[in-house]
Amino acid sequence: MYTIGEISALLHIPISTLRYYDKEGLLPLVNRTEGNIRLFDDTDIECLNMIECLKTSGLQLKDIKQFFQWCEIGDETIDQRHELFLQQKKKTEEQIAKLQDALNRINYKCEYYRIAKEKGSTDVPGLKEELSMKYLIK
Amino acid sequence: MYTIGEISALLHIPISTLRYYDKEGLLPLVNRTEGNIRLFDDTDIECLNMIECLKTSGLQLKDIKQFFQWCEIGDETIDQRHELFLQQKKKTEEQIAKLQDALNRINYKCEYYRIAKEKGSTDVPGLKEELSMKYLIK
DNA sequence: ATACAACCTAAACCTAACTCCATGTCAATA
DNA sequence: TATTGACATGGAGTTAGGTTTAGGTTGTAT
Repeated sequence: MYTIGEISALLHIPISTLRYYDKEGLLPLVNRTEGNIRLFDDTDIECLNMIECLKTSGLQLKDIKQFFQWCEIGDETIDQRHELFLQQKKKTEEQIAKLQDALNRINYKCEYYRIAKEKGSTDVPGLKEELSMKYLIK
Repeated sequence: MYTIGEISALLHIPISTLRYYDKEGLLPLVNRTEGNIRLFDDTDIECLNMIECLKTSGLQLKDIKQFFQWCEIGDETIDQRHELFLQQKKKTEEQIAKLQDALNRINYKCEYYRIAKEKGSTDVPGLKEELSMKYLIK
């Protein structure tokens, strides 16, 4: 069992964020001591890991909450949950592809500026033509 | 030459966003007609593509603006621009790795719910158990 | 017993990136 | 000439996801 401060240090999530998640209903099963202090256990940690995963994949907090509610309802929501993850799979793959595209452009820019640095100028024949922004972005 | 509406349709960027970018100084070289109507050309389109790329890689608009200002200053800012792209390269690679991690978990869940659907049940006692990775990874 | 650090809540505040609104101008068509 | 639709502006409003503040409570080390 962990206090909120221990969880914060362990998962590198600000205390204020943990309390915010709780308030928003994303941690519906966090226990409390008799003195009203939150006590997190290992399943709460897994819950937070899942929040992190779904947040990374682009899901909003309200939709993560919805997913947790489906879990609580039980087997009659299996279809919705399956559909949700299929959707997130697609969205995440698209997001990775988009980032890979951006990375390719950025890698080109790294090389461009490496050469520009050597020459002391961006005015390098051959590269300039290839540049997206001929006049402004050198 | 294109009007703001044509650019909006072409690049799938809302008109309000284009005007917002202009107001924020991200499109410093957009020409106007005598009647004050914006006229975009091909270099403005490239400029917007670069904004999209850098936004995807996680750069904020104010830093994109900074980059454009460095471009306008000239060769004395080559180092800053080089450093910026090296940094974005690192950030983007990290972001891709993080998304790939999330995708792996999501793929597990897809499989988990595919099987649950077949059986008609998730076969786990409660929410916390369902969320826990120990039930996810056999 | 008394510090004092860590916990609690409600509510105000914050930031980025838009988005909408009211009001007015421009340009092509009937 | 009059209508109409796309354009313009400044400024207010929105949304998501927190963060901070004020004021109070709990738990532990001396």
